[in-house]
Amino acid sequence: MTTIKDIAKMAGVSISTVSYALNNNNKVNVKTKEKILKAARQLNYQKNGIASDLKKSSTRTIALIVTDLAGPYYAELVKGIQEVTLSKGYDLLACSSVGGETSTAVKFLTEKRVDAAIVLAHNVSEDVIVHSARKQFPIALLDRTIDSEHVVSIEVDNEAGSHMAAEYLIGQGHRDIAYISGMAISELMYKRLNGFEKAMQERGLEGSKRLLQYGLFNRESGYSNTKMLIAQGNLPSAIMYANDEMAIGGINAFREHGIKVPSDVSIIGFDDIELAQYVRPALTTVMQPKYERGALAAHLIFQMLEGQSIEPFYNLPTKLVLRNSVTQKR
Amino acid sequence: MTTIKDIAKMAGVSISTVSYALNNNNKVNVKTKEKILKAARQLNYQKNGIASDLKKSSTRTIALIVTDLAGPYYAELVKGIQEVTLSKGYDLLACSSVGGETSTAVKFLTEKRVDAAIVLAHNVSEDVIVHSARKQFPIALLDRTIDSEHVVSIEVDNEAGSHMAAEYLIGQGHRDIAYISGMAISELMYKRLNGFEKAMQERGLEGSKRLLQYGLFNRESGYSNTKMLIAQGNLPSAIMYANDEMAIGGINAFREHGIKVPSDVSIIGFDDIELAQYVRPALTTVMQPKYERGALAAHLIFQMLEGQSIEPFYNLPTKLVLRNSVTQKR
DNA sequence: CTGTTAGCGCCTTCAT
DNA sequence: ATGAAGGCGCTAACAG
Repeated sequence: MTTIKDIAKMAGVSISTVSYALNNNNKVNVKTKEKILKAARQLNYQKNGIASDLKKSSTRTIALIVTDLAGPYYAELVKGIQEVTLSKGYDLLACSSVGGETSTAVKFLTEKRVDAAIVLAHNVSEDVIVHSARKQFPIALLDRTIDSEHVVSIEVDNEAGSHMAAEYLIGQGHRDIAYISGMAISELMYKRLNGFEKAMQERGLEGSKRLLQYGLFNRESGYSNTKMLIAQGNLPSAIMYANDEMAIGGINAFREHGIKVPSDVSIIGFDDIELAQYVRPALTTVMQPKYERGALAAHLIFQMLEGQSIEPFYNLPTKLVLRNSVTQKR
Repeated sequence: MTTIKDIAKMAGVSISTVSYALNNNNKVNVKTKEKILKAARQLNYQKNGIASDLKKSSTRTIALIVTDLAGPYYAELVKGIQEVTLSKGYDLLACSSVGGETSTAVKFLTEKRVDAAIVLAHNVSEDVIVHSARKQFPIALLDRTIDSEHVVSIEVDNEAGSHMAAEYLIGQGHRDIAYISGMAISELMYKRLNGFEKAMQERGLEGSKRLLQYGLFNRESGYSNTKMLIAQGNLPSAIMYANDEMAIGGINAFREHGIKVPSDVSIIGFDDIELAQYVRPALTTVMQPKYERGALAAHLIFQMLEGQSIEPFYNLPTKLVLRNSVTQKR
């Protein structure tokens, strides 16, 4: 790890000047500062937040303590992570990336406050990840794939899952199928769309597919996209949603309009979140192995920490979960 | 804050010996060690984990980075906390207390790794909390009440909420009412039970009440408790559950037995978790102001951090949310 | 078995 | 505007 000492040496100034420059103290001469910042960049300097905290006797962080990090949402996933982390005698901390580049998450990635990270937050830039990962700081990615040293990606086969779902719909006699998604900012959502498109193409159904892609991947967005579809009249016979949350929003929209799922429209989701089995009709969806994914991520982190070389890329299979939101097209 | 230096002085040994003793190095003479541990206890010593991490260049902790800490479960609550924390320029970290006294949570409470804590984990002992709270380390409690310096409790009026629910059931004509709960380990659950009992008493219905209290407060336990009730034959006309999770478990149990809710039994929950509106029948329940509670907790933390003196005890009101799991008793 | 000592990396007062 | 130097609190050789 490079420290301010290294920077000082490289820039030919004293440690304290470096500290001042890095902390935006305006006492420092502009030219000197530039020189220092350049050196810092070249050496890929990352502040040691622990040392800084120690010196300042303050962390400026609040702990939220809960019985179990594994609340329903990421529930299974976090459970997998938590169990192996605990068994290795490590602590597990959750922090969020709201706030973007100034978020707690980025701080933790870049300031050596932890020994490794598992990332499931698409709003953390690839740049930060690539620059943070080191031998002593491996990173496991659960929301994208990056080919870089000391980074593993544990993906789910989104494309195949989506393809399978589309195949299923087609097999049930559906031809006019809509795909409702948010704006495909994330790789994973892009792959889901791809799987769908491929399946349609293979069956020569390209012309009959319809796409709706606006906004986010949440329930609200699923709801409003579906409303738009309804407003256009001429409903498709089936709809694939980019994820369960959106599909549930869609179900709500249909209910409001007195449109029956699945007798009027069939619906299929993706993820198999907990709610999926509780909504009415229970949601047919593509399940991903959540617990296994979490546990695998944690295991890989430890293998990397121990210096073992590992496969940098994993792709876990999905499974179709048949419930009541899809019916055969007569 | 007391440091190993203070202990060394008090015990009349060198700091390294203190360090050895505290870290269970068996090199240290038993008598010396005892002396040191006693001094540590007297001075209420708490290790500075940051210093230790700095020295060891290792934190033994993994960060789990998520887009937003506010997943559904604590969703609203965490959202409230997150927003005010962020606006103050502080970081927010979630850690769990699985592992009891050796958990990450306790470590964070006792090792000055953070500047304050918000606790929502009944398995963290009162002792730890009382000993950790200081002027420079205030603690907000969301799951219990402790009367101690630098500790605030932000409660919800569980007793009144429960009382209101029972009143409502009675008002709907129910007389034979069962209360299903886990083992009342936590204060809050005890209060809920109390509210129910009081309402029954006031209406002279004490004799007709039935209690079932085993196990935990989760869905599984609600399910099995309900099964037991069913097995006994002679169903009550209404059931109050200690929380929504248990009530949902109950609904599942009834469905399996072909018992109709609410026409055969009325059911009421507590909390108004997200799922409550999605289960069928939608769950009538007692809502607590989650977001407000979170935001208030965070605000109070900052006021304490700024040295303001505050009311040490808050009690937020609940509200009955009428849905479809309760019907009038003919 | 216990003490002395040299840092971990950074910040900050004081002097220049 | 820059540098020297003294810690923050703890650990871990090393020496005794």
